[in-house]
Amino acid sequence: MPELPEVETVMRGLEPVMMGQKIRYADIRRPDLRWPFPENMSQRLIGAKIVRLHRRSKYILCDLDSGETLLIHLGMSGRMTISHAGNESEDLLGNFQYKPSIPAKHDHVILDMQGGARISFNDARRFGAMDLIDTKNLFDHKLIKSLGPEPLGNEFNTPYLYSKLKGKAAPIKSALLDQRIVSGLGNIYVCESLWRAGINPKRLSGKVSRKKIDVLVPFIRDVLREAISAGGSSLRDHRQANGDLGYFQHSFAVYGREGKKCNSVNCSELIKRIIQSGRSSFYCSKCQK
DNA sequence: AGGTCAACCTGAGCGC
DNA sequence: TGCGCTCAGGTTGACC
Repeated sequence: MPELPEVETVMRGLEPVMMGQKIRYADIRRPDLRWPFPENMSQRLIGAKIVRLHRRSKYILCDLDSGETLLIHLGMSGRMTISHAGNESEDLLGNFQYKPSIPAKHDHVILDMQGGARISFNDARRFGAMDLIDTKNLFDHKLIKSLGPEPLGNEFNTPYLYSKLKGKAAPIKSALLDQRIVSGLGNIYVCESLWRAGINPKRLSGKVSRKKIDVLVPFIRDVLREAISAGGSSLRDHRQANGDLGYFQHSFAVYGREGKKCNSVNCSELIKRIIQSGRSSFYCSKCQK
């Protein structure tokens, strides 16, 4: 599920239980996710205090007072769950005793915070990743350094996108999924943005007019901002319910709506689904040219 | 160089 | 109830 808005929502949910707090215990329950975890990850985490939480593209970054940054990627199925540890004890001298409870299936990393929150990284498909890197070299990290601009930032604008798409043979759909061009968009929000802008996903990048790009850029921002605020509200609901961060309801105009009627006011066309570079694209053939 | 595609995994949903 | 098939919000590395 996680594209930029979901990652942003998860990060905001982690903030109140992690910021300024020490990690009391880190339970690394398997050797790897997509890649092996870094050497001695749990020792390097235990005792460290979170001094900053931020996001770059779909990566959550936790800066620690040890000078290292914990990088988290949720992959396709990664989620974070917050619960109260509730099963540790502390003696009168302040010695912390960790008594593990039964973790949920696919809970791979569990962090117990000083304030009592237990943060579980759960990822059935294990496409997610974690790494620990020098904070000062963070932006040289191989997963970070070739990322394009943030779609909500100032660097992402019509002249920029136009110059990147100019002369490109790949369809616009694939170009917008390319994290080197713009970072943080995924399949859902690309489909939604293209529908709003009236651009057919099959249209070749180099053949999208500057005028259309001028329309597209603000729609990309709108779609992301709306999703972030929707996430914010459902985050509050979820936190009350079960602490699960990451999965919430959105209403989409085209994504997942194959065969249903186009949402556009005067359109009765049915939404189509095609496969582009191995992924589903949903669009209206009448509204998107 | 640029573009496409299989591969990495598990689980949900659907038709039979 | 179960089997087999398709699909899933991401990314990389191998291949044309």
